[in-house]
Amino acid sequence: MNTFFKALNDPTRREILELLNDKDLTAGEIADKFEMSKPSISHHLDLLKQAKLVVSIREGQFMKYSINATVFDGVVMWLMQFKKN
Amino acid sequence: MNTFFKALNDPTRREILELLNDKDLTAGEIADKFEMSKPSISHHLDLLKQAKLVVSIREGQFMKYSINATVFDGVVMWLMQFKKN
DNA sequence: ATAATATTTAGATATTTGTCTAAATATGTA
DNA sequence: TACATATTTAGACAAATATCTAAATATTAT
Repeated sequence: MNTFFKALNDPTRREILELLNDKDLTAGEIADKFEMSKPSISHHLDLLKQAKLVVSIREGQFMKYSINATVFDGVVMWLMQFKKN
Repeated sequence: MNTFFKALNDPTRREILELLNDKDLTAGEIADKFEMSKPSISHHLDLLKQAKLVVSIREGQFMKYSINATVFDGVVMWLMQFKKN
């Protein structure tokens, strides 16, 4: 739960998730969407990976990132407990 | 979305939410559940209030805190977009 | 083997965050 | 009014975080 909310607690990382929800992207393609250095984006991707919100596989020189949808279940559950009815 | 994830990104604050989900509590009653100074708890309660996750009303000398369940809807929605099917 | 491209790692730095103690404010009671 | 209790505000400080540049690593192509 900790790594999850930590990962989500940043607008850049949430935006990365939204991009990846549309389609898989390489680290470089992701970086191109932001006005931020590649190392910074790499760091954000690392935090998302630690939270298991994304996974990456190497494709030649590129690293392809994709969403790991299954992880959201647990958190949605946790949040639902607070909903009325 | 920002204040929400910021508020959730702390184990103490998440635990406060779980306590309040059970029943309304005063600031002092909440503080008693933690090994932490009252001012620190007060600060956590403030962040939860900023995120509108809780509301508080004065009852005499006491401040009674309760969960604001409606706010969870938006975030659950946001998270659901990432779920397959 | 060398060079080019893609990405990550390392180290530095400013900002934000969580915690504390001391002081201030608000309410209730003798 | 004066005192006791409940809570918040203010200010300080250490730890965590987001960002950068420079350097290292991995892969591909000449």
